[in-house]
Amino acid sequence: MTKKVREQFKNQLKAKQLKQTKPREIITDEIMSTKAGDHFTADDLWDRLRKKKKNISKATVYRTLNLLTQEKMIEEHDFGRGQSYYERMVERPHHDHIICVLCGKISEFHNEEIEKIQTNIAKKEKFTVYYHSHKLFGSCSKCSKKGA
Amino acid sequence: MTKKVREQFKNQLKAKQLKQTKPREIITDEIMSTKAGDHFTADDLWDRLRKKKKNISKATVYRTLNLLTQEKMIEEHDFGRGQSYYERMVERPHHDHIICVLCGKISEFHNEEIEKIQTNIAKKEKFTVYYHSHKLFGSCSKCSKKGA
DNA sequence: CTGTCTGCAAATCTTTTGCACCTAC
DNA sequence: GTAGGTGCAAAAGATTTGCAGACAG
Repeated sequence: MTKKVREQFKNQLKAKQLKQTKPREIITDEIMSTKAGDHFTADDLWDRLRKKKKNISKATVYRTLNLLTQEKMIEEHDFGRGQSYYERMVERPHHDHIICVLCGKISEFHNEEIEKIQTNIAKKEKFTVYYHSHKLFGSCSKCSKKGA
Repeated sequence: MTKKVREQFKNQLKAKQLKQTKPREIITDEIMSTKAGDHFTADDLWDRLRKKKKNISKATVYRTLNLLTQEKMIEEHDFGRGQSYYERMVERPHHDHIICVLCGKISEFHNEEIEKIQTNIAKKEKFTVYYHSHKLFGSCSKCSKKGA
């Protein structure tokens, strides 16, 4: 996969006259090798790279994350924890999130019916949806048991 | 309304052995007098109070907003603008938001069908939903016209 | 009285930015 | 060669916190 992704990214950069650099390549590779559904912060990523002796400044990590978000290769999520979480979107279908506020566990859901209704709501208002965010916050089954 | 709300708040404080103070009363009154659907930041509120010669420190404004959020008298929203927006929830039914990322206009929607599906999704996972957030980001009809 | 609040200023924390140097194209 | 990228350290901006004095119950 990585090879294909790298090619894709390279083309996207070229199309916008942006440069393909070592840091960008390293960061992209690292992110694309995360497993599906992995949510990480800028700091997580920076730390992972540091541990692999890839010393890239935090500023560049942030700049590249913003770039990748624009390119829609990753998505930025706010799980209400005061910092952004990112998730690889290449080869991943869109989905929404269920967040346990007790243990932090995140699961996903996707429902065509909801999406359809959503589209109709927007249409009625002549509103063009660029993206949406749908999150359920609460307690997962494990934590509910513990608390009971 | 304000009188009833003040009474309610007073009781909620009493139940938790918290004190009913001047600043809390002033802030609560100010918020409860906002019109339905008004979204304001901590800074907005602080500024409004300052203009009315009610000098309350920003720290207290933040502390009281957190308190009121806990008491479910207001709701905190993240519209992706780097700061929290608050909204009076007393005498307001639950609703979700549509946010124009161009002009900042916020409208509301509520759909029973979506809520029902949501509940079923959570039930299937044995997840207890405390609260949810459902937002559509995009361009409102006015802005879409301008851009076209 | 005494446990809470408040105001103030300082601290915190994440993210962004200015700038000098570097490098891809 | 030059526009764009990087690293560093500083700045920014929202929110929280420590502490001393004030106050509600």
